[in-house]
Order: sequence, then C-alpha cells, then structure tokens
Amino acid sequence: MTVTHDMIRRLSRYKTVLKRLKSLGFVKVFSDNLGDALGISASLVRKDFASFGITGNKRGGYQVEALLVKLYEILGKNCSQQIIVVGCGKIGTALIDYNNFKQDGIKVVAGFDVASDIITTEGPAPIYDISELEEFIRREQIQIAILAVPESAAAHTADTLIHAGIKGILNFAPIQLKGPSNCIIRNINIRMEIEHLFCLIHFQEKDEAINE
Amino acid sequence: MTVTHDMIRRLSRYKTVLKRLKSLGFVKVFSDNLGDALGISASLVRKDFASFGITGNKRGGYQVEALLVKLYEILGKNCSQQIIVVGCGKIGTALIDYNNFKQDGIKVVAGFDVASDIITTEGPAPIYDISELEEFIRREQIQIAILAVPESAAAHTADTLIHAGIKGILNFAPIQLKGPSNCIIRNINIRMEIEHLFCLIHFQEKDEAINE
DNA sequence: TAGATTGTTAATCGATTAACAATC
DNA sequence: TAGATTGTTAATCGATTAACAATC
Repeated sequence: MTVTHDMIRRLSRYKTVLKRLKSLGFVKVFSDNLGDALGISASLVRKDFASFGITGNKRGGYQVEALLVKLYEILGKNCSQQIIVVGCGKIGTALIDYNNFKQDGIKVVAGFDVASDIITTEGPAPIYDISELEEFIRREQIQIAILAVPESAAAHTADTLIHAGIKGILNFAPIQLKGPSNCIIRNINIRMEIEHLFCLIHFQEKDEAINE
Repeated sequence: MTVTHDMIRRLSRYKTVLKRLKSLGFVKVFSDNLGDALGISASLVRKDFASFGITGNKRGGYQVEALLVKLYEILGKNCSQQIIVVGCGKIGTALIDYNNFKQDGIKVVAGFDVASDIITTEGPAPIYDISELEEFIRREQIQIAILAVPESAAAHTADTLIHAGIKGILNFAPIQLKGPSNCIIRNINIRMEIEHLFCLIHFQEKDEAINE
C-alpha cells in the first residue's frame, strides 16, 4: 500500500477529533461524524480506515477507544518520540521551549549550536556544542531533527544529520532541501506561506471585481 | 480561472529559481529547465504560465527578466507587503526578529500582546498592547497577520482579526482554524508535522522489512 | 424484521503528463 | 530550411466521492 501525505495528515486529525470525543465520554463514532469533522466524505474516512486494516461494526460504527489505540500504533505513539533541535537561534530555542508536543508524547531531548556561549544544561533541554551532534544521534538513536540553522548552513548541516543516521528532518531554513531515499525532509518556509496568502488575497480581490 | 494552492507554491518556487538564474547572468530559460529545477514536467511549467497569461517565444524560451516581473506582479510584490504578529511569546518574537522576509519585500511592522510588560518601541518592530490591535489594522490597512498566541486564545483572537478586516492569517497555534470566505487561514501545526515524519519513517521501516 | 452503517466497487473529478501541430 | 520549443489538446493518473450490496 502507498501511504500519501494527505492520508497521514488525516490520520493525525482523526486522532485529534477522537481524543476530544473520548474526553466527552463518547464510546462510538460513525464515519459520517468523522467526515463532517474533517470536512471530507464518509467514504474517505472508511477508505482510510480500511487501508490501515481498521474495521468497524456493520451497524455500530467504530469504537472510539479501539480506534485511538490503532491510530496511536500507526502514528508510532508506542515508541518514544525523541527529537533534537539543531540551530538554537530565536526559532530554535522557541521550539525547544515550546512544550506543546509533550502531551502528544513528542519530546525535545537536546539542542545543538555552533555558538559556544549558549551551551547550557539548564532549561527544558540541554544545549550542546554542534561537535557532539553525530555521536549524540548515534548513541541516543534519534530519528528526527528540527533544522533551524541559517540558510547558509542548512545544506551541509542536513548532510551531517543524514550521515549520522537521522531519518526525518523538519526544515525551517528558507531553502528547499531534498533528502536521499533514506531520509524524509519536510520544508516549512514561512516566507512562502506569507507570499501564498498575499497571492490568494490578490486573486480573491480580482475575482470579486469580476463578479461585481 | 481557479488558482490552486499547489499552483501558487510553484509560482513561488519559479520565482526563487529565476532570481538565482538572474544573478548568474541568465537571460532566457526553457520550460524544460524550470521543470527539472522543480521536479515537474515541462508541460506543467508551460501550463502554469499560460494560466497566468505569460507567453514565451516559440523557439527562444522565456525571458528571465520579463518572467520575474510578471511573477512579482502575480505574487503581489508591487504592493507593500506589511504584516503584523499577534502574540509575542517565544515564537512570536522569533518571527518578528526573523528578517528573512525583508529581501522579498515582506515586512513585520508591529507586534501585539496581552502582557503589558513586553510592550516596547525598541527592536525591529514595536510591540503594542492588544487593545490597539483593531485600530492599527484599520488605520494601516494591514491585510495579513501571523497568529502566535496560545491555543486557548487562538479562536477568539482570530475572530478579532477577521472582524478588523484581516484578509489572511498564518496560524501557528496548535488548532485547526477555519475562516469565513473573506479571510484565508493557513495552519502550521508543528506537532502534526513531526507526527507526520514519525509516521512516514514507521512505514518506510515496514516496507523495507517486507522487501527483504 | 426493518433500518442503518459498514466495506468495497464503480464513477467522478482534478491535476499532471504526453503528444503534437504551430512557428520562430 | 531544419531543428527546437512553445501553446494546447488528449491521455493518464491518482485521489475523492457516490452508490450499493452485505450484514449487524
């Protein structure tokens, strides 16, 4: 089976909705409900579940609890999800301090930087010198790194990470990185997102002008 | 014509590539080159350009300079692209200080926060009390805001922004916001991005196990 | 049983690519 | 002219939705 990006995004969103339903005391849920919550068809919900071998009851829908357990498993929530942050400038440290992952089992265990004056063992996670990066990744078997270095350092830092065995990189540097087949890179480009918005607004205004 | 998200993302990437080509002294470029650079077919490049009324020469490709001018226009680079940051915690201030937009004409002109002790006129952009938000948006005709408030404040702050006339929101709060038809919201959910990576790795490992 | 919802197949839709005539 | 590249139409591909038999 091929797992698409959109599929995974939906799985993540099902999980969020189901967690809320569970906290409300819901025991079962129908594909119809989940479809409404995500703004997609019930067919797609059922198809997604079928793809991952999740089955429901012909008339009773899906058990919320069992569904969550399955989703946790698929999303890898049974393993420890330890990540590191490479580049501890403003954005890097913000991400280290950002503790919104914790409730979902994701933990930033260390930061790394070239500036020796910010090395510290204080704070939510220790910050080490970049020279310790490779050994740390190997020793702690870190799979995922957030890359928050300046553009000029992005490409070679990514190479270092990949060489050390990192399997996934979330890249905040403003450059489109492409990884080898054994490392998945997701690029978050804030400048592009803002341009995207300006462009959409631009067209919306045009369309309105036409409609009038 | 309908402008899709993917289309805009490609326009943005064409622009990046073309800027680099220009700095290298390139005068013309073929759809084939751009396709290679973006990892798409030459057909799609030509189709994109056709959609926006950009024409080339039957044998001479496209003029780099003219193409850039057109793209700037489409991406709204002729208007001043002033944005604000609402919520000046760690991530908010990091974005205010982040000056990577500047070279692309995007400028953060103010920050807003509820905490009165961080109000300041120092730094790259002044930080005002949230009570001044609506008036500022109206007076300065701000179109786009970055939302970086805590999850609990996200929904009602977004409502305030929309009410004040904001046309686009880049949301960093970990909650999927949905806007009305006159305001476009793009959600950046870092937790989901990391889960996404873990999930992909998970499946890659499985697939490898099967192939062996 | 009657009614409702799943699981799955067929239909639809949209985006991308291939192909090729037009033409510089 | 011959060769190369655009602009555009047709073909393909993949993702989503509609439909419906199976069945609880």
